[in-house]
Amino acid sequence: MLKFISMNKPSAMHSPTFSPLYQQIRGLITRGLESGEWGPGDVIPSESDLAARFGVSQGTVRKAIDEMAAENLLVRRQGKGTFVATHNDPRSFFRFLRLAANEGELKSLKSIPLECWRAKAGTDVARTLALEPGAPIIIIRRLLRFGDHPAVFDEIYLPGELFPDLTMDVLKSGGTSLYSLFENRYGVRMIRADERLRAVAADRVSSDLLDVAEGSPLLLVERVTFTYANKPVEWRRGFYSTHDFHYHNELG
Amino acid sequence: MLKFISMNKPSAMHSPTFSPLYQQIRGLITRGLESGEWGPGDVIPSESDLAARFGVSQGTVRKAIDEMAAENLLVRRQGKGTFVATHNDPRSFFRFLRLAANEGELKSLKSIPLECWRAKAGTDVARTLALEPGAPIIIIRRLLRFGDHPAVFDEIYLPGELFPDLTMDVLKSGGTSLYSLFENRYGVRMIRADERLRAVAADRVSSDLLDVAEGSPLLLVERVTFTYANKPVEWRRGFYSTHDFHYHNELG
DNA sequence: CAGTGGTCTAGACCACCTC
DNA sequence: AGGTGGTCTAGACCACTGA
Repeated sequence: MLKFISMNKPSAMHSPTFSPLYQQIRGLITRGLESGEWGPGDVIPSESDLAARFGVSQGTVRKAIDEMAAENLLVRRQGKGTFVATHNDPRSFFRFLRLAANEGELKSLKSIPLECWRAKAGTDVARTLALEPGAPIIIIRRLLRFGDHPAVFDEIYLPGELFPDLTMDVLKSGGTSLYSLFENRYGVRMIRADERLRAVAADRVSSDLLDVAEGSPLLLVERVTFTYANKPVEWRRGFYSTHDFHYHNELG
Repeated sequence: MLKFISMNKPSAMHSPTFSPLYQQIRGLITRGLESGEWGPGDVIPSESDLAARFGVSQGTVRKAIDEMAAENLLVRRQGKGTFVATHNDPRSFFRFLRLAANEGELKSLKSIPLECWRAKAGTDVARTLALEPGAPIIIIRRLLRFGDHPAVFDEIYLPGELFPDLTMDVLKSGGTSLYSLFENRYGVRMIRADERLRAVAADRVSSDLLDVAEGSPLLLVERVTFTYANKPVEWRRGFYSTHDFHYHNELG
């Protein structure tokens, strides 16, 4: 228990593996999240418990948790405890869906699964998801509707091993949030994503589904989503109809 | 000097205007930034100086500065001091230009001003920039090129009062970063922006400038940029050619 | 060398939640 | 009443910078 503390003594300060104590604590907490010791929605031990367990002061644990809370890995609630972040919380829903209505509010979001089948990874998918070419994958097509308007047509690629029994029936019973489903049923929690946005002309399939003319401009959003340890676990191509909606982004 | 501290005593804890000490310190530092007491690139006083000045502990000042550094208002540099953030720093350049090459690196960015004239605000611009309709505004058109490829065609609306002598000549001598120019010459520092992204068909002007076919899909980025105190000071419509480039966004 | 931010500690008191 | 996170303090020592 005291091993890593000694690395913080002056004699070890110049070690190539040196990092501040609170970063090491952060690593230990992260390991608990990865291993499933504390699952999404769970309370983690109190600051003083963790301080005692790791043999550091409460302030050091606090700084570690502060960082993780700032990155949406943990959620602090005064008087109750610190919780593992979860996609079941509807408040954090639009963190991964930056869609807004041009006027008024978005309402009555509906996710409509269209297809779901298993296949073998081609070179592109394999590279993106860090799989072997030919590894089993799952392909999902689905439509997002807001009220009467179709908004997004998604094509989603998942590593087959992580989602054993995922089928159309599961998707249909899964509610509106895929990430919620992934988390609850397969223990795969999405924590970060990289998106690339382009404007493209609607092909036949997209234009039919989104109710626009073939060739009209669509916003193409390519997303790679990562779970703990920067492991890619989803590749997604979304065609956004931006006549009534837009992609909202804040630069700070 | 001790006035606001007394608000933190138990007797004042339930005051409707109560806020933590470090938030009040943050407000005081922010006021120094707004008033120009410390300009972009300047060092602000050390933590212990500020602690003495405001009559609080160094840790409280530290927490205030930590927050402001997390929001890119200040930049800490160990051993040197804490500095007011500036757009002159090339490292923070792509914070407001989320453009990346589909393959390889972006290189040799060039900003080419095309037009610059003064006009009176219509209702849309007036509403967006919180001006009276008819107030003086400046309209700029410019092209961004990366190497041999035209990348972005921007149309920019500014409140005329804040940029007294802004002309084509000034723009031509201003370097590649507009925000750098605004900061250095007019003391207007951009700190935050809201963007709305859509896909649109290229009109005649855009297609000519961006060297694409008329009607081909372009990424339209509408941006409202704010300075201190959430004051809007720029409205911008950018047409992005996304054949060789894409808009990059990280979701955390 | 002195001054700056960075880390770590120990302890006090507060606000919030639950029992 | 007892536990949680939230705020604030005081002090120690370290790492980095520049004169």
